[in-house]
Amino acid sequence: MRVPARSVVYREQTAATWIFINTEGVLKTFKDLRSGRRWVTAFLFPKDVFGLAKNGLYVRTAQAITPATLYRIESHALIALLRRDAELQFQFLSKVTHELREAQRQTIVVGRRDAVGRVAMFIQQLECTCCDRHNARDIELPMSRSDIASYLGLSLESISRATAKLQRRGIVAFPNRHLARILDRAQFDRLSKAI
Amino acid sequence: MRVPARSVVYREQTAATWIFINTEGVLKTFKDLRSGRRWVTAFLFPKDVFGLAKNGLYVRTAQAITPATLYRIESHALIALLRRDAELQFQFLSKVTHELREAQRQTIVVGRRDAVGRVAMFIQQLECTCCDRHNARDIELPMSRSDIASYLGLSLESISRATAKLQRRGIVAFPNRHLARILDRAQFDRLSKAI
DNA sequence: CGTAGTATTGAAACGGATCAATATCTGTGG
DNA sequence: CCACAGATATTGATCCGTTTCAATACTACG
Repeated sequence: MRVPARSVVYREQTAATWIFINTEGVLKTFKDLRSGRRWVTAFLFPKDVFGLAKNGLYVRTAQAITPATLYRIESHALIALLRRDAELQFQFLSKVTHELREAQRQTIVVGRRDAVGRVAMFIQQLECTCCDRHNARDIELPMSRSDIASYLGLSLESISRATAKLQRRGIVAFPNRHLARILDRAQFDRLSKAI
Repeated sequence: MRVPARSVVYREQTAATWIFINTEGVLKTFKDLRSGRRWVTAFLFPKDVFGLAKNGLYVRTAQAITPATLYRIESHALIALLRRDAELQFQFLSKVTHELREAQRQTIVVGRRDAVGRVAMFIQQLECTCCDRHNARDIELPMSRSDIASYLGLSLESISRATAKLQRRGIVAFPNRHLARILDRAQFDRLSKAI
């Protein structure tokens, strides 16, 4: 499946027919809260599995941020397959376990009170995720500031102020809105690791 | 395995020899942060599995809050078993998927800014967990206020003020430090669900 | 019954949210 | 290719709630 940027792959509370794996591009999953806010729960990079259902319904909405390429398989088919093939299932289990760690990490990030720290951890997370180009020092931020804000549980303005502060202190440079470059690794690590 | 209250089941960064399942009692898992704070990541109730490793090491410390009874199995043995028995593995996968949902819920809870809302969601979570005695209206809070605070990412004082506020408003009564009783279900639900 | 850990309450300060104004970017059509 | 409009982002001022520090009260265990 090739999907253009901004297209909605599935919507929350609809029948969870398919399970997806991302092979190219970046997507996000989010929930619309009754307060009108939008809660971004995850960014999906290549190799990420998504579309796990709860009671046969999708829990979140999935939307492409950049053009993306996905594989999809029917949930029933996958489950039948997993039940038959223990080795395949084990790979899948590893995947879910990894997701669990990510979710727990996310809890830690959101639990931090200071905005600069959260943004630093977020940038570090992206750096790890896209580690293929780790030597190229520029980290891509395909998502909007607003997406980052609702992912980190902060206001859009706080993100802006945090990035400005990182830049002013000479820790991270933002050549443009979708790029970050770590200038002072020592200070950066202190921020992103000192929980 | 029977363990008395306060005993440490395993310590973070030690070799993850065993995987555990709780059958009776309540435990907590936590990380000691370099800031000196203690981050409580989970409370473990009967049927909860814990001790999943990362790179062969435990990620957190597990400690009993009340006297507890556990089963344990060697990680290698379990993995070998799962690789052979797809059906058993599937049950395990379901368990981990459930844990994943819990972790995601926890992110939502911690992401809320208001203390009263977080405490309400926490109490609701406990109510669901111990749903066997749902008709008995008293909810047990075996953990200390301090544990709740570091689980919810709040200060001990904020927990105290939040419970006081819930009590003053007639929404929840706290007959003693380890019990809660929901008095006004409508208001309570509005607090705990209005994300 | 006393002591140490645990919990509550009060006052002041800090930091993020919000509201508001302005700036910058992106994509579209002229 | 440029200009324009709408979306996106930055910056400033003020407000509100949590944190922190400090003092006091409670509880559990020896």
